Amino acid sequence: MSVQERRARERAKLRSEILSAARELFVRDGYENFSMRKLAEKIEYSPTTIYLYFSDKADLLSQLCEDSFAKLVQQLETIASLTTDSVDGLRASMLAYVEFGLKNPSNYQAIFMLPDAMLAAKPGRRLAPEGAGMRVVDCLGRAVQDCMRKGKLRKADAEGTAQAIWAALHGIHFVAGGTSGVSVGPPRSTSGPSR
Amino acid sequence: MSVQERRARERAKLRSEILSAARELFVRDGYENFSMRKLAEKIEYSPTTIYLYFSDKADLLSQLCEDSFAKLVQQLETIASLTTDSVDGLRASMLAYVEFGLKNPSNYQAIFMLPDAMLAAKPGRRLAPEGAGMRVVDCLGRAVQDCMRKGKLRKADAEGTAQAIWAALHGIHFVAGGTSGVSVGPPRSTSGPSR
DNA sequence: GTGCCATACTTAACGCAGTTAGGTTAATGT
DNA sequence: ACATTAACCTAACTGCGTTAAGTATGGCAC
Repeated sequence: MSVQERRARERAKLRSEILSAARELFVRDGYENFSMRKLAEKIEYSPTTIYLYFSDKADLLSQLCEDSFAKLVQQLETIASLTTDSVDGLRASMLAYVEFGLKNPSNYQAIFMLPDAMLAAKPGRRLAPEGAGMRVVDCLGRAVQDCMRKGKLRKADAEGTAQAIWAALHGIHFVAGGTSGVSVGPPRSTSGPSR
Repeated sequence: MSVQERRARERAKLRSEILSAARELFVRDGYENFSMRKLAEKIEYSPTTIYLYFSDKADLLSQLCEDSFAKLVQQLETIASLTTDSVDGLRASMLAYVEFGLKNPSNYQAIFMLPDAMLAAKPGRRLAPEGAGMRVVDCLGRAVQDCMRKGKLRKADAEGTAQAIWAALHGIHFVAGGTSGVSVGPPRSTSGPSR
């Protein structure tokens, strides 16, 4: 029995080495300069070895992004647990979201900006919306619900509101990431809380 | 002189044939299934011929998207010229923007969602923000200014507001294009105009 | 210890991609 | 009639994702 366990451990280890090398390459060079062959060279294995651990390129990248997003979810949940004021919590979550996108552009792009078919080449994959991406919206939804419960936000469909916020955040990320003048930062105090 | 003109005309004609064939392929099959060779086969020329008209794949796609966006700009300007009420005009523009994105997903993706490096592989290309994309924001900005002039919108930085709206629209497009429940349509009358 | 078998990994290859170099043809200007 | 030039093509290079088939290795039954 022990030998199987060791083998499984080694297998898992190499798998995660591949993933982390892939992340490094992907983040450094971006999607369009990432290739299985370069990854293979980096990990000093033959290209085909990767296919013993991932069914194809899309699968590998999906795993990568899922992992990345799990981190964001974790951050959001930490924020939620640390914050006392619900509005502050929502604000911090929103900020964390945009900052995450800006600090992990490759991963953000991979999850949210690449055409579906690129990541989910095979039918039924489609990780972004149903996987960790949705968990992010859930986090926002909880923050929104919190605000509504405390009367800080007009009561309405929380999930819809969360999606609207997410939409805005996604847009903000795009604009802020570009060359525009929109800046991302703590709320300026020139105007009181709206709505 | 006339012979040069004829040549130039023919040249321009083939160029636009290439572009329209490319658009067809690109819209039908999406970015990741588009290839210069397939395009060549469709137009019944050798692959290398395309390179006599476009410096590379990124160049070709840039032209394609620039054209597409010119159409959107045109639509937006028509709307602006037809509308009497400035708020209606802004609303119609916003709706037109999102609808354009939904009805031309491949082009929209190409311009706004693909990583920069894919379209602007060579330095100094970067069509999306500085080209037609920016003209779209200008359109929105004019609509916003109109609303502000008429007192329908709190007076503030018009361009900044336009960018914020654009950001939200971009996000809405993304969410609405996915599997979420957010719907795009004329404003529901359950709540009065906000702000 | 010997033979067996699964597992891990590799080499070689296929088909397709973007792109370039060099050659061919045909129309034009002289 | 001849030289030039533009338009276009064939052939090839490099790199890609992926598959098929092979080789070594290390644990196991006898």
